Amino acid sequence: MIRWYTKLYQKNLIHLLNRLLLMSIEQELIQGIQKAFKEVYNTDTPAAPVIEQTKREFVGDYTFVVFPYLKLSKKKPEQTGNDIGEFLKKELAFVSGFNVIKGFLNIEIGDSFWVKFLNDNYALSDFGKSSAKNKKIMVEYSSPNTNKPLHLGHIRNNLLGYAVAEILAYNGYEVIKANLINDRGIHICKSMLAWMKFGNGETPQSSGMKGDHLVGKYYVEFDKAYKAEIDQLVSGGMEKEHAEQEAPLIKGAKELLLKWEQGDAETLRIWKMMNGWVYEGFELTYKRLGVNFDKFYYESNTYLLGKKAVQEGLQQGAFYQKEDGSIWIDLTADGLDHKLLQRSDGTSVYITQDIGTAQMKYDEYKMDRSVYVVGNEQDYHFKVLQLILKHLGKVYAYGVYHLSYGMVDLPSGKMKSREGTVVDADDLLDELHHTSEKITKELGKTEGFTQEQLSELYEQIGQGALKYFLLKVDPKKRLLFDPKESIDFQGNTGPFIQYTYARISSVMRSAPAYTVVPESHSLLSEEKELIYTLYRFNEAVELAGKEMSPAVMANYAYELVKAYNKLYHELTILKETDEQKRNLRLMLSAMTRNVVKTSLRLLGIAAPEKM
RNA sequence: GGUCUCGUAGCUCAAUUGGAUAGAGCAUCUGACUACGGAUCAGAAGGUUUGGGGUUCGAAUCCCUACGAGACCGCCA
Repeated sequence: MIRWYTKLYQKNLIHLLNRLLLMSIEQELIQGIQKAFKEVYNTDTPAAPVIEQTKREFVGDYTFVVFPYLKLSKKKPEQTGNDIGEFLKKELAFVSGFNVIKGFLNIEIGDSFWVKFLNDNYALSDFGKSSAKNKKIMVEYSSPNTNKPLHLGHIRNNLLGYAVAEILAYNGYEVIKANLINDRGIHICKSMLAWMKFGNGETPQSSGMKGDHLVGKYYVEFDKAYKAEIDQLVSGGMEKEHAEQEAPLIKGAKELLLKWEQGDAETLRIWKMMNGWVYEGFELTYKRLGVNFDKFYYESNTYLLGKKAVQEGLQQGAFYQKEDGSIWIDLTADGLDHKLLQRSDGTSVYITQDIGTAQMKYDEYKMDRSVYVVGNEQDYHFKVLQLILKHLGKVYAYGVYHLSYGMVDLPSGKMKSREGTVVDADDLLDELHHTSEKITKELGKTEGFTQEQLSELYEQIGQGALKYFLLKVDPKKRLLFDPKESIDFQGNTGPFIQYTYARISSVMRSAPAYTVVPESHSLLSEEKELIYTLYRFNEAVELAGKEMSPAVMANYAYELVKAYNKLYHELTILKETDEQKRNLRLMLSAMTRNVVKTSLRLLGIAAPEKM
C-alpha cells in the first residue's frame, strides 16, 4: 500500500518536474545564447533570441539564426555562429554538438536527453495537458436558426467550436460551451405560416420526417410560394421591389411575427410546437456528431435584454437618439459608420440582442474571454459589437473574440437553404457511413465484430474522414466541398490516423513486458525523429490553443503518424531480439498511441482499437 | 461606390508567424506483402508562390499597385 502511494507520488513528481523541464529546454538554449553574448562579446544580451526547429535536410535539432545579432557580435556570421555554438556546448550538458552553415547555427541535442524524455513520459495518458490556468473561457458555437436543418456549413461550425473548446480545456482553461439558439424572428414565422397554410397538420410522426427537416421543408415551400406571388404581381405590372413587400405571404409572416411579439396564444402554441420538432432533430444530429453544450441560450429570452443596455448607453451619452425615436451609435471615430441599435418603433435589432446576451453571459460566468464561433460574413457585426461594448464601458468587451471562419462553398457557389442548394448534414453523415462500410468490407479486417460493433466502426471512420477533412484546414480559410468527389480515406486523412492508432493498438496487444532503457542507449534516425515529434506535442497543443486552430492539431497528428509508420516499416518492433531496442520501440509505440489518441480526442474524432 | 478577407504543383492543403534548396496528400508513373495490420512504405514527375514594383543580410509572409475570387456595408437575422 505504502509502496503504491510512493510510486504514485513519484510518478506525479516526475510528471511535474518534466513539465518544468519541458518548459525550459528551449528556454535554456535562449538563456544560454544570452549568456554567450554577454560573456563572449561582452555586450548587451538580445532581448528574445528566437530558436526554431532545424529543417530536416540539415543536421541538428534547434537552429539559431545569427543574422539579426551581428551588430552585437561585430563578427562575421560564421564566426558568430561558431562562437556561440562552442559556448553552448560547454555550457549546456544536453548540447552534444553543432554546425554552422552561413548564418545558421544548428544545435544538436544528445540522444540521452531524448531517451530520458521517452523514459519519463511514455506511460502518461495525459501527456501535454497543462495544469489549471484559473481562467474561464466561454466558447459559443453552433447557434442555429430553428427554421431549417443543419447543413455542411453548420457542421464546420460545430466541429470547430467543439474542437477549440477541447483544445482550450487541454491548455488548462476552464471552458464553458454555449449555444445561442436563434428561435425567434421572421425566418421561423415563414416556416410557421407555410405549415399553417399548406401543412394539413403534418407532424414528424405522421410524415416520418426528422423534425428539423419537416420544418425546413416548409421554409422552402414558403419561399417557392412567395416567389410565385411576386412573379404574379410583377406580371400584373407591379415593380419588383414593391411586389416583394406587397406579396400576401410576406405580409402574413410579418403579421405572425407581430402576433408572436404580442404574445398571441395560438401563435405561441404553434411556435413552441414547431421549435420542439426542430430541437428533437438537432438533438439527434448533435449526439451523432458527438458535440455537446454546457449552456443553452434562447434568443426569445434574451432579445429584450439589450434594450436595457441601450437605455444605459443613452444616459451615459455613448449613444444618441434621433427625432423619430430611433437610437444610434456613432462609430465614425473608430473608422466605421453610424449603427442603428433600436428601431423607431422601439423594437430591438439583431445587434441589440447580442449586447444583451453578452451581459447575461458575463453576469452568470464572469469569464475572462468570450469566444464566438461565427462565420466571417459577420466580421463587421462583431467588430461593431465589441466597439459598442467598449463604448458602454464594459470590462468584458476586451475578452470578446470573434473566431471567424471561412464559408463552406460548393463548386456552384454559396449554399442557400431557401433554394435547396445545400449539403444536408444528416445526408452527408449517412453517405460517409456507407462509404466507410464499403471500404471496410473490401479490406476485410473486421473478423469477430458484432453487427453493432461494425455499425459503430463504420460511423467512427466515416466521421473521422469528414471531421479531419474539415478541421485540417485553417479555420480562417474558406473551404471548397465538391459533393461529386468523395472524401478520401487514404493519405492525409482521418482514417489514416485512425488506422495508425489501430495498428499500434494491435502491436501493443501482443507486446511482451517492457521497461525503460539506459540513457546511454543510442538512437537510430527513425527513433530519434519519432521522439522529436512526440516532444513537440506540447508545442502543438499550445499553439493550437493560442491560435484557436484545430488545424494545428490535425497537421501535427498527421506528422506524428507518418513518423511512426516510417519507423514501423523500416524497423522491427516485436521481432527485435535486442531487448533494449525492443523496449525502446515499445515505449515509442505506447507513447505514440497515447498522443495520437489525445490528438484525435481534441479534434472530436474517435480512435478505434481495430478497424 | 466604401470597407475587409483571400490568391502557393492539375486538384485539396502545409510552410514553426520575416529565415536555409517552398513541403504533404490526391490524381499519374515505378518499386516493396508466404506480413509485428498494404487504409502502409520507398521513389519519379509536377512551382517565376496571380502579374509588376518596393522595404533588407533574407519575402509566399510586410508595404504599394494591377488583375482575379469572395464577403460585408439594411429600421433583415
